[in-house]
Amino acid sequence: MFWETTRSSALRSSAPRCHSRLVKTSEDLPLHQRLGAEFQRRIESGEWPEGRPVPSESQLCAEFGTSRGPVRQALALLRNEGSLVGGRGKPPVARRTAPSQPFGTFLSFTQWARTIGREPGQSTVEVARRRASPEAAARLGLAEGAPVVELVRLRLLDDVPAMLERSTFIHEVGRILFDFDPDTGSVYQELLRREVDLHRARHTIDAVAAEPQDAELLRVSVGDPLLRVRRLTTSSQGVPLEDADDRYLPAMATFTIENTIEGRTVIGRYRTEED
Amino acid sequence: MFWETTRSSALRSSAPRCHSRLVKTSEDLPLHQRLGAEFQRRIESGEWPEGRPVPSESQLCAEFGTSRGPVRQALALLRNEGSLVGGRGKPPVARRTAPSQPFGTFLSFTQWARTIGREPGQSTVEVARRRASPEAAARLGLAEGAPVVELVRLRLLDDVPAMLERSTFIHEVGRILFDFDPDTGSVYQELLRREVDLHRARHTIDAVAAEPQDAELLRVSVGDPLLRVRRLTTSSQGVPLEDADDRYLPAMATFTIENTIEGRTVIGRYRTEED
DNA sequence: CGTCAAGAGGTGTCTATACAAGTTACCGTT
DNA sequence: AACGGTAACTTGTATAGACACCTCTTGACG
Repeated sequence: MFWETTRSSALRSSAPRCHSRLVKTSEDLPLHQRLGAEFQRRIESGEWPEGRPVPSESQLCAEFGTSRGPVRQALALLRNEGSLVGGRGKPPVARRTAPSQPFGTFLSFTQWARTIGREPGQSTVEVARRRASPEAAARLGLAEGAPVVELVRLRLLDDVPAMLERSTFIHEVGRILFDFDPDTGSVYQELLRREVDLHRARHTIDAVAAEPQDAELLRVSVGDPLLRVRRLTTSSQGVPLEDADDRYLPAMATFTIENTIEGRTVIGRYRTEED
Repeated sequence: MFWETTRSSALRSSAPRCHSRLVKTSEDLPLHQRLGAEFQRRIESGEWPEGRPVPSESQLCAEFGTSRGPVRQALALLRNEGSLVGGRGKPPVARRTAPSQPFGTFLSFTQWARTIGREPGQSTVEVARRRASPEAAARLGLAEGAPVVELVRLRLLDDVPAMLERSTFIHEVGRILFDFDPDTGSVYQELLRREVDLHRARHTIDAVAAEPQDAELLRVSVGDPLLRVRRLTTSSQGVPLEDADDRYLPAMATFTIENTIEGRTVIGRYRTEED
């Protein structure tokens, strides 16, 4: 393990770090991050059982041969993630928690499907360059009639219709789609590969009745309830890039929000369990 | 302001804190928390303009007469909330961000209604002590047939039906409701007042078709889409306390999830805007 | 006029120390 | 046996100093 490299206290600060630009291995991560990763591993592996107090800070300092600073920084990391609770006087207690789904998993249907162990699929209904509707223009911050690219896809989970996606991209982003077959894979990954600055997404969730096109493609009746997620994706500078309207079959996907009184929030999108 | 109390460097650690048990004023908060609050105030008030670098750590140390530790701890707090971005070499930059809705606002219909400037109301359909159904027992971790308290309330926003709430409490918590008129105010606040350890809530969101009782009370047609939020509230020890099924009129409320590539997540519940 | 090098100043990281405040266990007294 | 106080240990908080690495400016040199 990484800390077993012999490090005498005298060498620690004077050790040459000059080569750190050449090789960027995990050995070069700051100490507190390595400690944090190790602690997390111990919690996940059950080496530090859930509900039991973890070793005291001074024990950890002794074990890894560091001062309290890095150890406390590492513990603070876990505490932030909710993996560690308690304090002041008594040693904190480990708790395994469901990690919040990362940005990509939450944004990309393809990535999401894979994380829940399903095979994603899609059939493109249309890709079109047209002028922005007043509503889309307003949400994207464009002038009415500005060129946009609209993409309508039926998304499948294990070849069963699960969601109907209607995306409107600003032209600068959307034109990438004309060089790309949206049936083959993840639009999201392709945009990232082309270095589109997807940075923030705002999801607004409500319920709507299936309209004729929804009903036909999702194979339900007109008026059946659908779970709608409207998504506005913006760049790190706050420029809107995509405005989407995703309609899920409620039997196929649910969204979860978990929050605690301390302010920790975990979000997820899951396949609806049959119950 | 708090730091203008004259504190000579020599006095700082030897200053008597013995009275801190008697009076628990904001003056007694740890230094880094006071600093964090002050920094946040400066960002919100525009004293530290958005997008502009904030003063350097050494300047802040000089201003408040502290060492770097508390200053860095305070900045880390803001960084965690996303109010501060950047670093390493150049001073970090302030950014105003929408705060995530606190736990109480997200859990309590009454608190939520007030934060959006509406008047909450409710009419209780029934409060009953009965035996747990198999589904509720499973979710609450009880034996089938264990006693529970069921509460069904129609929730109003400005006297208009907005949501139908069906809650199942474990008996230990639910019996409090028999001493309380659920028409008068917030059950949630009452439970907190009685020191019930409401700590975590897991919300699962999907869409359902209105059933006959839903339709009658919410004044819609059978089969109309409703936004359903199933909520499992647990104590800090993980003991399930409440299992609820809330059905919103989609025209009255939406949920939002905002997340960024860095992992910051902000959740909210909002009144549906008429558009 | 462009380019590169040096330097100044910034944050990130780590060490060492000290004390305050909460928790727990133990032990003596009642 | 029940109670209460103390002592040891724990985490929380704060200080001080050191160095690595990054960024930006400045100035000398070609």
